[in-house]
Amino acid sequence: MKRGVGQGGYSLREKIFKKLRKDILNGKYKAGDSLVEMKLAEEMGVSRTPVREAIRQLELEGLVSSIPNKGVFVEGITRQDIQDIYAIRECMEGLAARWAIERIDEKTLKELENIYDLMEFYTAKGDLDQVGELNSQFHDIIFESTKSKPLMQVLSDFQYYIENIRLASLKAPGRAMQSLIEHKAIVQAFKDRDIEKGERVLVEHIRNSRLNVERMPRA
Amino acid sequence: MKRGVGQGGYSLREKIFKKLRKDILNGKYKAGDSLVEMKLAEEMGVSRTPVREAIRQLELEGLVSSIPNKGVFVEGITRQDIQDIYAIRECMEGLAARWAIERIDEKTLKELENIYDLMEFYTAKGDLDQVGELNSQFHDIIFESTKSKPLMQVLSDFQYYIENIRLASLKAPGRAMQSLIEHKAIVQAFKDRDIEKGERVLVEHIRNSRLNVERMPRA
DNA sequence: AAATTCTGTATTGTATACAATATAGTTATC
DNA sequence: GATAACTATATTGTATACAATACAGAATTT
Repeated sequence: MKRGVGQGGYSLREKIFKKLRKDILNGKYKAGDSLVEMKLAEEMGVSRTPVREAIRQLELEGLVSSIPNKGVFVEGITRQDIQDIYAIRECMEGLAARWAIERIDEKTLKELENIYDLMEFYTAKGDLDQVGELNSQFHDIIFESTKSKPLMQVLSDFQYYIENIRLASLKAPGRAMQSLIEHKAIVQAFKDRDIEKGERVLVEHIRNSRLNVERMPRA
Repeated sequence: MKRGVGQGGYSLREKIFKKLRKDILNGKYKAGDSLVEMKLAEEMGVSRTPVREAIRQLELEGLVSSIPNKGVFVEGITRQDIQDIYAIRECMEGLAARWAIERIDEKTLKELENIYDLMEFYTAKGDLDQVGELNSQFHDIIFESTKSKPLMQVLSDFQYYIENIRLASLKAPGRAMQSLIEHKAIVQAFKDRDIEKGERVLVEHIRNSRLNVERMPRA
């Protein structure tokens, strides 16, 4: 079977959704740009149907807005949005820490430690892209450990929104090492099942990340 | 033009989305039920296309999950989800209060006061459904006043998820009056532009709402 | 009887065809 | 020349047609 969007993953719709979302978040499509179904479909070598469905999902996420019979326009996310997201995370990750420490099982805890070890390794090696990827996994594991669908959904989405800027900010001088230390403290609190400490260090980690991002030069 | 889902609103897809979401939240479709596109389309007198698009959106919201080539199954929201949502709101509405008080304009403030007055009126009258509707509007205005897209999106969705139970809990003896008093304190803090007090009373209001819901008999 | 293959059916996934709407440009009218 | 009505085009909205897949149950083989 030949496909125009690339193999792997599953339905066309899903692949298209992810591709468009990525392209909006990394700036290929800028705020105000119009997305024409037919044009996108041709570019990707598919029909309008899966493109439409992907767009409907982007619409729900607020990444595009659609004016009936007129067109779909990119909303994107602004620098202000990113700051807001950090502020929201700062208050929600405290909850996440609490719930995760209460509910995480030994196997997942080991996984978390393992990811931390890899972060250590790749930080020493200087492969920050890899560290960024591990960073996402690290926090995703915490989200999932909360066993809370509402919390997971919000935080996972937000984490994806800010992935690019987060990756860039990891490259600020000294930040990678500082971030590593913070993750170490988080892992330790989880191993000790110390809820109060876990809340504190995780929130502090988010705050430091936010401050680091705010110090960054505007893209 | 004749339409099968009822006039008003806009596109079929949007109406179908709202209808399905409502039916999931009020329990017409229970967790585990399968949603068959063709069946829904026939019931509503439309084609599969808009139904599919609505389902894709529900999927993104996590209200249904879809297994490729097999079917779409209702996830619904559990009692645990609702408790989690209250916990999340409890920490996020502090932020909301802060940002809203900083950014709300006089006109919107007046609107908020106006809604409060109406709540007072309908509470006295005993029309709790009306009070519930005003309650939603009251909090939506606060969300919008934050001018924060990420915060608005999360809190508006969550507010809708718990609307039914919130309405039911308003009917607990004494709760309506207590809720009214809490809203009065919120309005006052907004008028005084007293951020600290606003945070405190709004968070307290959410906590009381949560406690009230937790005391409710299980549906 | 157990295991395997086949086949039919239900359902979704994708493509295409047709309808409705918005907009811009053009022509007609004053 | 300004304004209004018309027309053409671009785009989305909806419906239908066709393809792929999953699954259950029958037929077949061992």
